[in-house]
This record gives sequence, C-alpha cells and structure tokens, in this order.
Amino acid sequence: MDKTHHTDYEGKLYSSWEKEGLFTANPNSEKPPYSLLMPPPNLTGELHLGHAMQHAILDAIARIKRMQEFDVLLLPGVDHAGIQFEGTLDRILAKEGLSKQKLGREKWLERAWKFKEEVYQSFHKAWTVIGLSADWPKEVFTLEPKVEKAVFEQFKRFWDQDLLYKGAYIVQWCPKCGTAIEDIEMEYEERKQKLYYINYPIQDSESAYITIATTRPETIYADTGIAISLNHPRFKKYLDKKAINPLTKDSIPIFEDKRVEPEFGTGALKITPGHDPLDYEIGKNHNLPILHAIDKTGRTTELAQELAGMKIEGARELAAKKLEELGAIEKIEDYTHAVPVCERCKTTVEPLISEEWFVKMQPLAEKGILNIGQINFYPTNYKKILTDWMENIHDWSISRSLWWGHRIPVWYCQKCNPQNKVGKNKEMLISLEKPEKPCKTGHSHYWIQDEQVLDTWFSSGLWPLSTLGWPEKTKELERYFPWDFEISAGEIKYLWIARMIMLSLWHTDTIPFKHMFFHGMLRDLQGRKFSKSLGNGIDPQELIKTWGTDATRMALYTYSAPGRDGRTSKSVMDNRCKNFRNFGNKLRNIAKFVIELKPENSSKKISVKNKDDQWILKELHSTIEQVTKNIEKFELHLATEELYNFVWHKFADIYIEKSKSRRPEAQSCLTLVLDSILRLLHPFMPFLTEELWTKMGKEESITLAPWPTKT
RNA sequence: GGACACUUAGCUCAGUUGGCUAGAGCGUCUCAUUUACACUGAGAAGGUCGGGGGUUCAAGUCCCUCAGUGUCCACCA
Repeated sequence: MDKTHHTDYEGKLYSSWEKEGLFTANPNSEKPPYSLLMPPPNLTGELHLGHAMQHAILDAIARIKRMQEFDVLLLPGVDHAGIQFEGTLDRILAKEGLSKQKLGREKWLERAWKFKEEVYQSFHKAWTVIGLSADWPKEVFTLEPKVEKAVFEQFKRFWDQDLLYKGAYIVQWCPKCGTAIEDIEMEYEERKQKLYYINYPIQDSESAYITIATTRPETIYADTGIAISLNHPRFKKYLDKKAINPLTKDSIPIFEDKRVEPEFGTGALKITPGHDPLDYEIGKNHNLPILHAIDKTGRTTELAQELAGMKIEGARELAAKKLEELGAIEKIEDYTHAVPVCERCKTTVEPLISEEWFVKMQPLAEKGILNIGQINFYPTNYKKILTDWMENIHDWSISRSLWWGHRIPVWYCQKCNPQNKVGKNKEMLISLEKPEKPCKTGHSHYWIQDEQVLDTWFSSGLWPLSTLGWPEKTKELERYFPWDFEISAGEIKYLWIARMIMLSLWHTDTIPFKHMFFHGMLRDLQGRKFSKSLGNGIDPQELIKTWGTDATRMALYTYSAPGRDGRTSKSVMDNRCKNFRNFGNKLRNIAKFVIELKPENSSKKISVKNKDDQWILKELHSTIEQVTKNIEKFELHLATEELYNFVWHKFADIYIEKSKSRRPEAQSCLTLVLDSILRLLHPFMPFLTEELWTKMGKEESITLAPWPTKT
C-alpha cells in the first residue's frame, strides 16, 4: 500500500486544477458570489507557519463555498511593503558597494523593480504549496497601475474634502530607515539606562538652582525651557526668574505646567520641543523656540558645539562628562525603562520635527464607529477593541521619506513654492502625471513632484476596493464588494483592519467585509513569538515535505480557533502532522477496502432494514449537519475534529468491521458513505480526497462536487 | 496606568446557547500478531476544570473576588 504521499504528486494535481480553471471566479456566472480577500503578504517576508495556517483557513472556506455552488473569488495579492523592502534592497546594494546616493532615484527604482520580480517568483511557489485555490490570473500587486489610480483617487478626495494637511510637526523618526514612522509602527524595548539629575542654575543668583531628571543629557543643547509641576513646593519661588542652560549658558524661562508629574524625578522637567513629543506640546503652549541638537541621521548638530557630528550614545556620555566637570550633576541613578524602537529594524526611534503629510482621521473614525456593527467579528470582542481605538484616533501621518512606494501626487512650482508651507492657495497641483500646464513662472518644466512616498498602509487600507478596480464602477466591484470573508492576524488590527473599515466606509458608504476572522498567533512553547533572531521558527515547507500538504493543513486547523494563540514547536507540529498523516493513510485504506476489494455480487441498493446501515447513515447525517454548522461559524477546528472522529472511530472501527460479515449487502452503503466522506473532507484535505475521488471512478474533479446535505 | 484574553490529563489543545459518569491527539501501561490499514485494533491509568465566594434543580461554562500568565494601548522625563 502507498505509504508516502509525495508533494510532487500534489504539485501535479494542483497544476491540473489550475489549468482547468477551477479556481477562476466568473463575474458572469449565474451562481451567487462569494468573495474572500487574501491578506497580501509583504514582498520581503517569508512564508511562515502563521501564513500557512491563514492560507489553509482561507482555502478551506473557498473550497466549501465552491462546493456549495457559489461563484467563489479568492483574490491573491502582494504588498510592496515600503520600509521593509527598501531596507532589504539597500542592504544588498551596500554589499555591492552601491547606495541610493550613487544610483539616484531613477536607477534605484529600476533596480528595485528587478529585485521585486526575483522575490516575486520564489514567493509564488511557496504559496501554492499549501494548496491555496486562489484566482491567480487576477493577482494584484500594490504598486501596479490599477492600485495607483485608486490611491490617487483617495489622495485627491481627501484633498478636496479638506482632510489633508502638510506641515512641520514632531514625528517619530527612525534614523536607520531614514523616515518618519507612526506610533503604531513602534515597539518598546526594556533598556538599562541612567537617569541623570542635573542642576540648572537660576539666573542672577549665587547658588540657587532647579534640579531636573533626564535620561538624555545630549539633548540639553536644545532645551528651551524648564517646566515645573503645579504648586511645586521647592521650585515655585523661581517662577518669575530664568534658568541657565548648563551647556549653552542660554537663559531659558521657568514656568508651571500641569502635564509635569510632581511625583516623578524632581517634579521639574527640561523642555526640549525639538526632541520629545510631550515637550513639543508644552513648548507650543508656552511659545518656546524649537531647536535641534540631533539630525535625521541620528547625529548631533552644530548646536551641540564641540560634540557636533557624534552618534547619540557617544554624545550622551560626553555631555554627561561635561556636565560632571561643570559640577552640574547632582546624582546619577540606574534606570530601566521602555525605549521606543522601530518595529522593523529595532533602532531607537528619535522624535524629531519634520515636514510630513497628515490625514485628519476624526470624521473617518466617526463613520467607522457608527457602522462597525455591520461586520461580524470572530472572535466578537474585536469589535470593541477596534471601536475603542477609533474613539481615540490620531491624525494619520502618511508620508514616508522613501523611494519604494506610491509617490505623493503633488507638484510644486519650483520658483514659487515656499519649502515649508503648503496651503491651497500656493502654487501646487494634485496630479498623477507631471502637469502639462505651465506654472506661474510660465514653464511647465518647473513643476517638481513631492519627494516623499505614501505610507504603505495608505494603499493597503484601500485593498478591498483597489483590487476590484475602484473608483471605476467595475462589474467585479459591483459583484464581489463588500467581501464576504477577510482574515488577519490580530497584530495588524489597527494598521490594516481598522483602516480598511474606515476607508471603505468613507469612500463607498459600505463596510469592506461581512465576516472578519482574526486567527491567533502561533508561538513557541515558552509563549514567545517566532522570530528570526530567536531562531525558533518552524518552516511549513519542511512539514509539508515530511508529512504532505493535507496532513500539515489538518494539523494547522487544530490551532485555528478564532483569536486563540497556540503554543507549539517543531516536535509538537511533527506529532500532530504525523497523526493526520496516519489519518490520511487510514482513509486511503478505507478507500482500498471499499473500492478495490469490492465483492462480485455486491448489492445495488442500501438495505433499509439493516440496523448497521441505519446507524451509520444516521451518524453520517449528524456529521454532515455538525460539520456544516461549524463551518458556518468558521470553527474549522471543530469541523475537522468531527470528521476525524466519524471517519476513524465510527466508520472504520465500527461499521466497516461489522460489515465484513455481510459484505455484499453492505457494499452500496459503504460506497455511499465514502462518497460523502471524501466530499466533506475535501476542503481540508484537497489532494488525497481528489485522488480517491478519481479512484471511485468519478470523472469530474471533486472540486466541483456538491457539498453533502442531510437528506 | 488602562483595555482584552488566557489558566482544563505528563505535553499541546477542544469543550457551541449552563444539562448524562469532563473530551481529543501525542506520551505512558496491558493485551491482540498480520488484518483494508502496524502509519493497526481492543483496553487501562491519568483531571477536586488556577484559589475562594455567589446565582441555579444543575456551573469547566454565568456573576463577584484573589492569584498567575500573555497580548495590545498610553507622552511618564
């Protein structure tokens, strides 16, 4: 008997399905539509276990809906993943001795597109391995013209609706990625640091001073004020005086502010509006000047005098040493706190003032909150989580200082554009292409495009619409939108899911999807995330190679309960896969028994009187009912468990054993049950079921077989 | 500091609206010895469902509380 199930075989089967167009949606179909939107994986990311599970879930639902006679669209796509892709490419270029500066924007982009193609090719193969029945010819890439048009439309609408603004604000800046990032793109890392208590002398006073606590003495060069908590017992008396910046010797104002915590440190705070979000706010209220001691590359500026040009860490030490020499340090404490780092490169994020584009999110969030109830969430509590977030929405900083992405479709007249301020009256245009009409200077070639590109999520957030050709009123948009099913990891609920909800509602008054499924995150046995740096990852392709696609899928469904994280390891996965490999073997042997060892004189009809026949048919019907019900609730872990139990412990262990004594009579019942089993299992174990389906003498693919119903 | 989860057998997890002696897989132990299938079959051991309190005829499930774990959010210098 066959004991192994080679992926070669699965590969061939998959190609034949694809060739026959079994995964192709047909907008002209008479059947009702059912649409599933595949989350576009990052162009640079590898296929990990979480993806495999996500795809296995998507695929099972797509296959079931096909069998239930829906016209199914499972639309695949890839995200250009701005920051991440650009970082990867730049590392490769660096090894070749090349750089952005050396290549220039145009050459760099040429290179980027070439690299994109390379990555794309290897990528595609990894996906098909899990058996995903996606409509590949319709695949969308987030930088292709269709999406570009949608992104432009969105930008233009926001501009016309007065929801866009540009200006210099304090943003979170990643010096390594060289761009602004959003709060939700940051992580926090516990770091051991020093808390320096520093004395700022009071002007015109012999010995009086205010002590503040800071972890960042290097930013003192950019201090422009001292804020103390309300009614500060010790420092209140200095309120009408000025303090002296111990490093620059500038005199800076002292004032009260309720945002200063009396309990923390000394209850006094140095205000550095250029390098801290809170200081920025406080500084703005007190009209403090904004100075920069650190630039966008993470080095100290001229302001830092003899420390200029240093990296932050070095500058910090030297600044501390200098203060020490000046006798300005009261004490130094060890201090562990959470330092914000860039989610992607783990570099410490530097708050800086930068010129960026923003979207006013308040009206979009309000609409989102109002309509989110129309979406069914699995698990249900995500509705509250997303609502809470929208209720506390911040404006969205959408510009990134990158080259890989949708370039901001704004053109400035070179001669008349003041660098820092953009308002509607300034000479500028919103246009995808270079404007043909001349600007004030009278020459069309004076138009220059904004240097920045849009945040990746600005296009990903439009994914439910852009993939279907919006803003055109396409047949596909009409038919498949809103999407019936969307799936995601909880991780990107704000970055992606909340944005899709707000943007779809804003542009079309329609929710983007009817059923939103959040799968849990797979972790290692200690509960840690899988990550490259920990080296604890499990390669799904390796599991597939060892145990086959079907077994790997079945193992993954056991972890697919909505929103539940799962702990696992290579050996736990191997155990589970092995179990389902055995299950596949069991099924194969059942089929052999029923089909190949069929007796000559077998019955053509089911014996209505036989108790065993009646029993197994009753069990079958109850299984059909349970499985169908569980699938409708997207509880695939229950559906597969039910099937496993029926096939192995009821059909094989009991019914088949008993049938041996009355084999010819039982034959038609055996065949009927096997027929239903294969159809019920097909969404979960597509390859084996197709193979056995053919063995049963069926001519059409099981993909097209109707889903069993209780009759 | 807020929010949301989770805690069930040695391990990894199920357990739908409260309802028979709490389930699965792996692991452990006993038996069967070539069967459609050893990638097998029959059986066993193993749980006071995190602790405590409450509601109920009935609680793993609902409510309160305590403890532990995890995730997300928040400007604590």
